[in-house]
Amino acid sequence: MSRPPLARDKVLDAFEAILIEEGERAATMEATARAAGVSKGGLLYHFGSKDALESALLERLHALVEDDVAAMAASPDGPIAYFLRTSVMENDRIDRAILATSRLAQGGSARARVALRGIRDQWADVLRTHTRDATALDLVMLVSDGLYFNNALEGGSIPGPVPRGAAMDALIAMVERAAKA
Amino acid sequence: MSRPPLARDKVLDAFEAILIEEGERAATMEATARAAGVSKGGLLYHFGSKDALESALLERLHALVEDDVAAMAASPDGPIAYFLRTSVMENDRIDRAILATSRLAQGGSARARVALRGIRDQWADVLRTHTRDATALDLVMLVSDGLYFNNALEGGSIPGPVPRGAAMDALIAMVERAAKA
DNA sequence: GTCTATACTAAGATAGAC
DNA sequence: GTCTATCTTAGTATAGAC
Repeated sequence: MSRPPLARDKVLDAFEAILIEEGERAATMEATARAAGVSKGGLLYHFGSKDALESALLERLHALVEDDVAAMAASPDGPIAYFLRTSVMENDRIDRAILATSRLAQGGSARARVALRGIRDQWADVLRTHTRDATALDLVMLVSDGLYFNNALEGGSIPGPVPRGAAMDALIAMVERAAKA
Repeated sequence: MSRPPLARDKVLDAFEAILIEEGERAATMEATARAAGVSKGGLLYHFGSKDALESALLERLHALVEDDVAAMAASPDGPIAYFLRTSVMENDRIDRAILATSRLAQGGSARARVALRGIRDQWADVLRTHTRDATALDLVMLVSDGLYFNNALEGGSIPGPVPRGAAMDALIAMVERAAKA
């Protein structure tokens, strides 16, 4: 792996940002190029098609998830707490990648949908041994999905009805009481 | 209220179906007209703009939600069980309307986003007196959001990782144990 | 490696025939 | 009330200059 070309990443960041803040419809090649400060032609040098742009976003997501799954498995306060706590959008890199991908999925991209499903399965695999039974695993996964869903509805940084701070701590405690192995 | 014009409803059903099955991107005026068996011009007689089409969908949703909220409040096995059970997509009219609206929301429609947020608030208002505390209400709402999120990721009828049948009964029991007032 | 210019396609919308 | 024809705008993509 050589050091990554900067312009490429800048374009990818811009694409991600537009997906998150303005939706899939607005994330056109032209808008992405403008936001990244390059021309349409310049963008197309780095990514030969819109499909290639999406593929690059998914690749970046997979790399981030790999790290996250490892961190979750090694978390000191347990995978359930780690998992739920990181399910509220903190606007860090993995959250943004997931949010952007779910915009693509909702926009109709089958590949994005499959990617999200696969990531969910990876998380579930880690949590399985830490939850009481299949029902408890369902509970934890669905609460996490719910947190992501609410984040996805909001623009990305607008505060929604998602519990934060002490409310989030209380929720985690309630879920752990019900689900922990 | 006079009897509803049939062609109008047929167009609205087609729009909804395309949103659900193919995503927001695919739900164009032309595709909607084709699916409804009318011409582009014919569609535009009923709905003067794409905006008008979306408005009609939201209006229909609001009417369906009004009925649903009443049914939830009057449900014999309690609002929590009713709420969670009806959060799994059964492909009935309200589920389809919500799913289509969430496609629009993810596509960038601020109006659709506000509508979904408002509906969520209506449900929460009914559930508030039936849940132990604010944390318990969060739990119930998030599990429901999670169920909808999974339904939204799938095409609408493709079975996802959402619990069904006995697994769903077990989940409802677990949530009620943790959250019921 | 990045830009301009442009071709091609499809979208939303209007006008007016039937 | 529904259709055909057409205008305008915007999206993806190509060719080729710099």
